[in-house]
This record gives sequence, C-alpha cells and structure tokens, in this order.
Amino acid sequence: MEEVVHTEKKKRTGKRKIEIKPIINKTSKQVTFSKRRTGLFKKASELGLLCGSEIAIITFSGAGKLFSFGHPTADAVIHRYINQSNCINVENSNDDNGNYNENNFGQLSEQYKKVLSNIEVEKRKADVAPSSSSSNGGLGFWWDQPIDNLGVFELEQLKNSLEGFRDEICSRIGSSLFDDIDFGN
Amino acid sequence: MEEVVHTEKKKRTGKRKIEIKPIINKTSKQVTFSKRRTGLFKKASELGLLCGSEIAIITFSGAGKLFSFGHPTADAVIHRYINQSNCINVENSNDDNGNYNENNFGQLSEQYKKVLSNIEVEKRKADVAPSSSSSNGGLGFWWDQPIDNLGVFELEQLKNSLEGFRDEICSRIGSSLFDDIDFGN
DNA sequence: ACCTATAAATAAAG
DNA sequence: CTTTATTTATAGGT
Repeated sequence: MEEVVHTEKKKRTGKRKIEIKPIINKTSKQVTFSKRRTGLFKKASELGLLCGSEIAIITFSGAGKLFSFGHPTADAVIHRYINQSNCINVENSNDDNGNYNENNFGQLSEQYKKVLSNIEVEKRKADVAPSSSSSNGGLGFWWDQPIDNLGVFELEQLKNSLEGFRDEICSRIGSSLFDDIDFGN
Repeated sequence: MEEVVHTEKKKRTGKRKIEIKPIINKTSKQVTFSKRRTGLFKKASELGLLCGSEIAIITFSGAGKLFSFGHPTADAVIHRYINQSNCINVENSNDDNGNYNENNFGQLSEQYKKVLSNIEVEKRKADVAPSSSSSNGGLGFWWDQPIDNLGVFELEQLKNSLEGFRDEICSRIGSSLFDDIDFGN
C-alpha cells in the first residue's frame, strides 16, 4: 500500500464565488451567458407554472443574438404589457444598480385624447372650406405637400394607406387601444 | 455532559423539495411568486452585468399585476425585439412544455412593402381625378365616408391626425421601421 | 458536453 | 421580516 503525500497543489474544483462584474474573456463570457440563460429560463418557466403567472424574457447576447422565453408566449405577454397602459396595475422594479425601470407607455391614451381634442378645437374654428383638385406627380412626402394639391385619387391612396397602416399597427400591436381613434369623423 | 435522546419528533424545518405544479393555496402562491420573482430579477441583472447582455422580463402575477425588469430598461429591450424583424438573429426558446415560442414580427417589413406596392399599382390605373368639396357634419368614421364628401378642412384633420398617429406610433415603438412609409407621395 | 465541490436560492416554520 | 435545512444552480476543470 502506498501513501502519496501531495505537496499541496490544491486541486480546486467545484463552484467558486465570483464577483458580479463584466467578464472580459470572450469565451468564458459566452459560456456563462449560455449557462445562466438556461437557468434563468428554467426558473421563469417554474414561476409561470407554480404561480399561474404570465412571463416573458427577452435577451440579446453580447453578440446581439436574440433569445426569448415566454409563458404562454413572449409575444402574448409583450402585447399585454404594451396594451395595459390604461390599467392601474403598473409596477416597476429596480435593476442591478438599484435604479427603477419605468414603463413609459402609461400616458399614451392621454396623449391620444389630447390630439383628438385639439382636432375638435380646430374643427370649431372652421365653417366651410374651399377645395381644389389636381393630380400630383408624386414628388416629396404627402405631409410636406399643400393639401390643396391632392386630388381624389391621392386622397384615396391616403385613405387606403392609412387604413392599411392602422390595421397593420393594430394587428402588430394586437391592440384594441387604437380602435377608437378615427382621425376626425 | 448530557446526552439527550430526542424521541424523534423530527422538527422538519428548512427547504423541502417541491413539485413544479400549480400552487392552489392563494397565500403561498403569492409568497412564492414574490420570492421567486425577486430571485429571477436578481439573476437577470447578474446575467446582464456579467455578460454585457440586454435583458427584459415582463411578468403578470395571477392577480394581473405587472412587474418588469430591464437592463438597460425593459422598454429599450422590447423595442429592439420588435424592431429586429429584418435581422437574421432570431432564435426561439422552448417553454416549460418543451414548445417553441415564435417571434411573429418577422414578416412585417414584407407586408409593408406589399401594401406600398399595391398602392403603386393602383396609382398607375388612374390619370386625373375630379374632386368636390363639402363640409362634413362629423357623422360616422372617416373611412366609411365617400371620399368626395371630405372638404379641405376634414382633409387637414385627416392629415394632422395621421401625422400625429404616425408620430405617436413611431415614438411608442421607438422605431425607425415606419419612417420610410409615406402613404403615397 | 460532463463532473464535482461549493455558492446561492428558497420552502417551511418562527 | 428572520432563521434553518435543504435543494438547486453553477464556476472551474476535464
């Protein structure tokens, strides 16, 4: 039987304490990102499952690669987040620096109301307005054009575009928030 | 020195293993949500700090209360997520059921191109269009009105509203994605 | 990708 | 909120 006396080159394996500061080494940064992201997503799924809560995580790696997790889906949760502006349930949380994050979607419906109200005011200023027509060659942006220069067809386009734009936005946002915005009827 | 033999009423304190399934008891569900959400946000902040990655977490408690975390901010990350449609960097991750989440913002710029192209086609169909004017009393939605009935003032409103709408959307989305959409110039 | 020792998170009780 | 016992996550190495 042999006794080997190790002249203490302590084979320090196992987890060690680390400081929470930027990892310089690119490879170990990637490894850590991968491991911790996996752990984070697992915990998020447990939270959703245990507590019946909806949750979405969006993260971009240092290299700009996107990873997302969602329960039930990331998009569903994000849509709910974007559309909850007019609800009271707005809570912020602090980040690693102890700073608070703000949800700045909160005042949107107010802004819309203001815009619509301004339109109402403008409306009252006018009684009857003259109109003229002409075909527009298609130079510049429509909002830089004198409105008088727009013919019926251009207006049709405007209308169609606006409808399309509005529908796209609504479906993109998955929102009913804009449904009551009618641009002055 | 005294040796006390405990007639085993094992005082079972300390963490115990749990199953990952919905918690029924409302109180312990709230407690668990609070504790785990805190832990999750902490881990997320560590991930951001260690790996220089951007991260956002949005979660709604069972009661519908919103909590968010973001590094640098939740909104910044969500905007980047929404706007990265035309990038190649789309990675999905699986949720607790092993299902994959999908980012369905990917085809948006394509849709816009299609709309704009349709408008171009329409444009070519017309040469000159007549126009008329009249004040509109303000009944119904503008897109349900015959376009001929719109007077200059209504068109101004339309223009202003559209500008406002577009600007609001752009600032809301924080996007440059719509900047090139000009509704037919 | 896998292993192992250890740090960190946390379930239950006070 | 605090403590305690234990499970879970994970840093570093292979």
